[in-house]
Amino acid sequence: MNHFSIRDIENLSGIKAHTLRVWEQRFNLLSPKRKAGNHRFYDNDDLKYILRIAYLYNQGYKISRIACLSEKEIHDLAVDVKHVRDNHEIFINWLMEASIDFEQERFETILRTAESTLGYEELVLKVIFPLLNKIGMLWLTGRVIPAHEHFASSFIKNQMVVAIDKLELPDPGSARKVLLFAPRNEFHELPLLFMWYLLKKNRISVVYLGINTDNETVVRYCSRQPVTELYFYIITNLVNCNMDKRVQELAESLPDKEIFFGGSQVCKLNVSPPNLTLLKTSQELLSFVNR
DNA sequence: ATACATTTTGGCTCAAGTGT
DNA sequence: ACACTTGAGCCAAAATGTAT
Repeated sequence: MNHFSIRDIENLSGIKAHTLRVWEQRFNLLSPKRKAGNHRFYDNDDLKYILRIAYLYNQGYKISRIACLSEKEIHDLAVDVKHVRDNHEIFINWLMEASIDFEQERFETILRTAESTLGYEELVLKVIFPLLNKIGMLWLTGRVIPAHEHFASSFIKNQMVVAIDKLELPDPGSARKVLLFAPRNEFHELPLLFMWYLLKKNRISVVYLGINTDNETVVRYCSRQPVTELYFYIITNLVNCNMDKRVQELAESLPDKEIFFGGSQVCKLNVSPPNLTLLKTSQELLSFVNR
């Protein structure tokens, strides 16, 4: 059993901590246990229960109505399949519940169902990335529950590698050859794999250097192989890693290459070398893939 | 539309917890 | 010991919903 603080619950459920306290006080919706210092803490079952409530709440159920329902009624309503069409929320919720309890088989089954309903790209963009956001791979705030993140992302990674493998080989006449990497201390691989997937789907040639790659490795590769562009991203908050300097140096050592930089940390960059393009939105990202 | 009730959010202070 | 962060609990204000 894990212990979650009210802040964790806020991040995972999207319900403000303040609101959670009010619900608890007014509707007896939850009864978290208390630590020595009277701080609330929640266990797995509490979290799942809150996720269901949050789901119903987001579906438009009034909190006062939800409060009148029994735990079982809430559960039955929340997993009711007739909500499913055209909404990804329920898949995210199901996957959350499965990963909270580390239920591998259920997790995989839900992924497959979601993929057959939505198709692969929708699955990644609308379900997997939001899911990872919630579980802890928080691109921005960086609040993590490592075991859950690892659990979810390793399955998804495998699935993504398989998906990439199934795609047709790149067009041999393709003018573009994109080098993909994530810099030193960036260990999140999924966005990089997904970029690989998108490029390969467009039959663009890709060189995949992977995560945690030094500038020197990148430069050395570029000096020997004909690469037309580079793409890298940072989503981890690399506070003490001198991101500006490293990006600047990379751009200066490869003045004749176009370099594209994505990920949530883009907005924190303070340098702007001429050959560097920032990809801040998913539209910009897609236009990079399709250019 | 207006008045009214419900629900959520923000501000504030104090206490507890955490890191140096 | 110190500063800093986080949560509790209270009240007020804002936002949202409902009935007339």
